[in-house]
Amino acid sequence: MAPAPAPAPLRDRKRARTRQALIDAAVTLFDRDGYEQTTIADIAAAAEVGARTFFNYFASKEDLLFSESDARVRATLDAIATREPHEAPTDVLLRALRDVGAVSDEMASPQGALRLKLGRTVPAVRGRALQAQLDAQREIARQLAAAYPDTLDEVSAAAVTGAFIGAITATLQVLLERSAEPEDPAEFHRVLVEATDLALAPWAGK
Amino acid sequence: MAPAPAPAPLRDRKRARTRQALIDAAVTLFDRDGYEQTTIADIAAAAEVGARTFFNYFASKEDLLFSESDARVRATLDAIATREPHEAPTDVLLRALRDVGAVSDEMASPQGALRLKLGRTVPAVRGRALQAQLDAQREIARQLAAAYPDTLDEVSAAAVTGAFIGAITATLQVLLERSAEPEDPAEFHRVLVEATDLALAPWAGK
DNA sequence: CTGCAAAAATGCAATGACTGCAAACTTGCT
DNA sequence: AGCAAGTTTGCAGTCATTGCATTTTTGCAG
Repeated sequence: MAPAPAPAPLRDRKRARTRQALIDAAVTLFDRDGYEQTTIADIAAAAEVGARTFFNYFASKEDLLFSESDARVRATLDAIATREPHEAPTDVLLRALRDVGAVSDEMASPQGALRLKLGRTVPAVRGRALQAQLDAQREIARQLAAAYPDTLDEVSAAAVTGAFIGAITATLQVLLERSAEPEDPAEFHRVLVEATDLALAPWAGK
Repeated sequence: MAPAPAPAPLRDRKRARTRQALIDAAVTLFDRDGYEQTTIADIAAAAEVGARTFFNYFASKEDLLFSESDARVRATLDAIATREPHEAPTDVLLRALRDVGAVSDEMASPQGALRLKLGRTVPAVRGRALQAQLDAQREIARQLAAAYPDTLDEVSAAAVTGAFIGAITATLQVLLERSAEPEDPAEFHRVLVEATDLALAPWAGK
């Protein structure tokens, strides 16, 4: 039996380091030169690996930006998992909305902030982001349906989840349209929750 | 003064014909060989124009699929324009939902049906479709806000519209997941409206 | 009819994402 | 030390998309 060390398969450590180097290089370059102006060759060079190697880590340029699982999705799934016995489905979602700190979270990491910015300006990134969102939404709907087997079938769960996330997305879009660079993330989040909350109010307790 | 003919600037007629030829060629080939297997050179060849010419008509391969303005969006804007004096915003949207015949319409033209299919299978197309939807949504929200200057500000209008379209999209997604090829479009539409209606019910009269 | 200028169609060359393939390297373990 | 699985690269090729320069077409005036 091995003593106890085994901190990490060693080989994997290196892999993780390269991966992160690519992400860091990309984020830096995207930020400095712009997404479209940055070529994959540039990124690989900055990360000190061969260009071909990039594709050993990410399937495409966009993919790199969406490689970490979204914290907001995790938080929402968490909210569902820890629901109160008598809490209604929509209330769970409303609670998640308030807890999650949608944008704040996004703004936290440089990657998140950049993703938000590129999502507004680069079509390819926006498309990818929307796809990721739709997938996350489906996953949330599944968990919601599973949590309320007696009340919600898959279709209803999807519809409700879609309504919630759709409202949030649309609101976020308009708010971002107004002030591209929210000066105060906390305040921004407050406004977002307030507006969305209001729009979704008819659902409280449903 | 010219008698009265001038049915169309003649030159434009030809342009329209070429455009349509490209669309037809593309739809046929996409359907026969698959979207990714069909190259722009193939499409141009089938339409009997030079490959470079393709880009005189469409900015990209995806664009060709989304070149006609969406009938559903037009119908929704119409529903808003023709609202009853005392009809609530959400009721207008609910009415539009019932009238529009979301999928039925889509299934009507070969282009629409193909778009629906490709939207489920080709990432690039899906991304483009979602972007188009978000844009349409914003436009609808604008008109809605304009129609209810006293009740809705831009943010609320966006939130409500987002919730509606989000619910419809999510429902549609699940239904399509179940039966890739709806045998009966009419029945399919009925189920879609019913499910979405139910999910959006809390909003009636709001 | 004729000629001209705008509009459209093309051809060519170049950039850059992405893929398949095979050779050269590393690492993990015996 | 020595092999096998896991990685990194280089290379060549396909394809979308673009900029530029040239050749056709078409609409209209003279």
